[in-house]
Amino acid sequence: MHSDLESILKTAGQSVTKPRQAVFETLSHTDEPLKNGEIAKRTPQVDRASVYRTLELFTKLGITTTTIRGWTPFTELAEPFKPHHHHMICEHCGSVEEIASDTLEDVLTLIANRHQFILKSHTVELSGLCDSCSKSLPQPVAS
Amino acid sequence: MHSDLESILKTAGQSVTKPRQAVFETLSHTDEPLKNGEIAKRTPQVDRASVYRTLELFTKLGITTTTIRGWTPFTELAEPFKPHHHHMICEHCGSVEEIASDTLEDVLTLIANRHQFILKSHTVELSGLCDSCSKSLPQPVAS
DNA sequence: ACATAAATGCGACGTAATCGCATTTATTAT
DNA sequence: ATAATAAATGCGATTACGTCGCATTTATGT
Repeated sequence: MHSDLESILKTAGQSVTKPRQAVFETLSHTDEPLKNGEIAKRTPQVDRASVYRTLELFTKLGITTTTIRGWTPFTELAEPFKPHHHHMICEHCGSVEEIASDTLEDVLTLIANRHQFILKSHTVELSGLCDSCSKSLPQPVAS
Repeated sequence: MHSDLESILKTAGQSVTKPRQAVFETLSHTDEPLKNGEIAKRTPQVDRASVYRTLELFTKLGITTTTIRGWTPFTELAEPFKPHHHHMICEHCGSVEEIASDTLEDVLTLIANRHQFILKSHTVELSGLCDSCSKSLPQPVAS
């Protein structure tokens, strides 16, 4: 199996180029999803248009996944570079916790099967209050 | 319990204004998620900036939910105006199927609980091939 | 090393989204 | 009802986002 960028690109019949490696590097250097623009900023040696084209390719190849927060897309590495996971985002402090659950995955597979749907990918985002914020915040007043 | 826009806004200490009602009307008149810009176009009597501010408020109050497709955010009414659901999107024909599953909801609640996380909202998006597309498309060649 | 196809950088463009501020509107108390 | 005041809107300007066509550069396979 391929497990590095080069083999994935080659397997897909795509060229291994410096810009693509640079974007990949940028993504590797962080553990949080980044705004697309932020990825571009952190990869100044690569033109913005190329960053977008690369990100589009990466997503198509499953190298990255994109999720939304507010109205802004955030992109991060996907499997096999990061274990499969989803996000739990605190509305108050903005912290992002990664979650993984086989049960969850099973349920999603089941739902897809039930609809004759061939599941290629999926995203799950939970939003609420993290442990510490829920403790430090005053309770909502019941009237 | 409140079940209409007016009571939700009032309960939240927000003003009931014509622009907000207009945006809400626009959202009510469709059953598919719309691009934010499209919502603005369909609500020409309201300034674009106000549409965005309204959408931001609506999302904070849980009146609407926003999901991403490609890199573009789509917004639609949430509960109680639409029954709680998620999306299954065909990569090939772009069709959107709504899905709902108590089991799925239970699993998400469990995961949140396990992390002491107070779950306020969540999104789930499945991507792949719908039944008809998977039948009409040629099978990928195994090499 | 060379030919060729593919990807990049660049510049320009159209759209999306945000901001500050004067004006208008909704709300609350009188 | 009406007036006071706090909030939301519209407007114009501005910034950021994302896309496109095309000349140039780079990777690839022979």
